[in-house]
Amino acid sequence: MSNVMKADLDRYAPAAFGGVLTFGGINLSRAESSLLVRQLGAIQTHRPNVRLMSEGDALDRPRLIRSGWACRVRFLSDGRRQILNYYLPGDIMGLSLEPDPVALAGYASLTRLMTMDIGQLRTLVLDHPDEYPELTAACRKMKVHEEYYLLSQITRIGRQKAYERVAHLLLEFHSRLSRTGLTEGSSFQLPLTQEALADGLGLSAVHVNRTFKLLKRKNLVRVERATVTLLERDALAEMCGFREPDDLLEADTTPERAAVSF
Amino acid sequence: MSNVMKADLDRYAPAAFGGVLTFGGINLSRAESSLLVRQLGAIQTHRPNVRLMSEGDALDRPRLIRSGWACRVRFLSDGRRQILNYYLPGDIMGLSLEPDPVALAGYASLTRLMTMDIGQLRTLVLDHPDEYPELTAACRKMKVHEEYYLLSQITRIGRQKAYERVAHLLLEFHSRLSRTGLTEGSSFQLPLTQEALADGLGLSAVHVNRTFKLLKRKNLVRVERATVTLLERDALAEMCGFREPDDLLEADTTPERAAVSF
DNA sequence: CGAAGGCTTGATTCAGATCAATTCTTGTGG
DNA sequence: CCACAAGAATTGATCTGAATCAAGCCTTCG
Repeated sequence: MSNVMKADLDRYAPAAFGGVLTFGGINLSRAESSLLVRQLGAIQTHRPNVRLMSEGDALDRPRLIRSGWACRVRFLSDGRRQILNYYLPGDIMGLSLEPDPVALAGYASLTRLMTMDIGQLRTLVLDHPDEYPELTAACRKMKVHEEYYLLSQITRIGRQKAYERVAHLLLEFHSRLSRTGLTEGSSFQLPLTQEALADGLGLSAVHVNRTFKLLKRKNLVRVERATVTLLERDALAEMCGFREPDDLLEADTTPERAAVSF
Repeated sequence: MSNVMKADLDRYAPAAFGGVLTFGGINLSRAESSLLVRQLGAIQTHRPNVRLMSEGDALDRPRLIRSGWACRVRFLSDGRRQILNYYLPGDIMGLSLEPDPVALAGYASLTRLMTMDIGQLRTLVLDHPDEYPELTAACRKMKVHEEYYLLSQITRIGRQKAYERVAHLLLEFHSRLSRTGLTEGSSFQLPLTQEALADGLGLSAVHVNRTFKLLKRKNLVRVERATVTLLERDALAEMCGFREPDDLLEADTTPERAAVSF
């Protein structure tokens, strides 16, 4: 058991939370990273496909994901499920810097999950943002990224073809995991079932399967077990219009932007 | 000309900004409402289908919509357009309470639009939230509503049928407009083209047309000119699972929630 | 080893897209 | 005030991407 937990750690969150930290894509100073570590609560584990929070719950206890994947989700009355966004290792579920935040959707685990309570951090950043500038910036950056991905999710589902959706989502996963050191070159572990992908992509599980087959046949991706490899990353990104959020956020320098955007 | 502008005002924002204000669904005290009014910049008008801001632009000048409708939007390289969310009279485009916010998508007008610069308000609330509690609460509430509707948008597009999507969006419009006093009973003015609806709903314009026809035939809605009337509002809401955001946000009192949510 | 869940594949259906007119509105200039 | 042009809405015909249904086959894990 403790053995399995160790394996999870190694697999999904190797060194990222060890010494000096990268947090939300921001490198923390020694001072703030040790502060962060001190705020972390005990590790909790959750089984796959478990409800963690419900719509309307108070978001006073954000949780940092050590390992495993989770999501926000809404259900229709007949059981149809829509996954709104995914949470990957290093993400914080239910992060909000408002006074009395409320969950706007359900939170659920998609795999076995290890999380740490990070409510202390929330309080810290909420009450004294100026004293912890890096942590504050990191939290804000995470929120902005979350919204960026929500907008991507809408575009994917609303106007892209199945093969574009899958490619786009895989690129997003790769990009996000690489920030936490969870990629190896263009490969990463994708621990989701095809059904969990389908419910995020607005497709049926069967069609996700066929779409993977298509992408494999075209030598754009390789999938073996849970390992996904993006062959031709640039071609993929071109094909589905994928863009890194940081291309926008760090674009202080470019008044002349690409003609594609609006 | 000035005549047309007056007509617009009467049509889309009659009394809401006149005396003591309701702002973001919050009733302002006399003090804060007059403060708000003093912060408002001059009225600007914009033609329909005009780009107001581009991805990556600094969001330092949020604009309050006096009349007309707008949206956030992303384009794919081949011209496909996805509308991410709509902005209605009384909404603020580009509201962010972060230090250096950036537009995560393009902003565009969908109709003739009248807006007022509200950057002063942003600064006020950003720097001294405690001195203007109502305005601060209102801004926050607007942000939360915006995210709530983004999540609804995902569920609509990802997992609902065309007729559910249309019904759900109409209910959202009605609910939002009623907060600004822009409904008459179950009727409201919908100044969008079917194409603008289609690009928000992830459908083709032709299919939006047919879906309206279906809803009319079933006596669920009536459409004449730009006026939409929701007959059978409860039946519609039931059919598409529409819920008011405030049902969640003000649910402090209900630890036992409906079984539908998650 | 066996059961259950997940993956894969084939056959069929269907919701919604696309293409192509036609008609209706609306705003404009004379 | 009227005529007209441009943009919307509407409708029909056809096509297609993705859903659904139904097996069978792998994995995984107790």
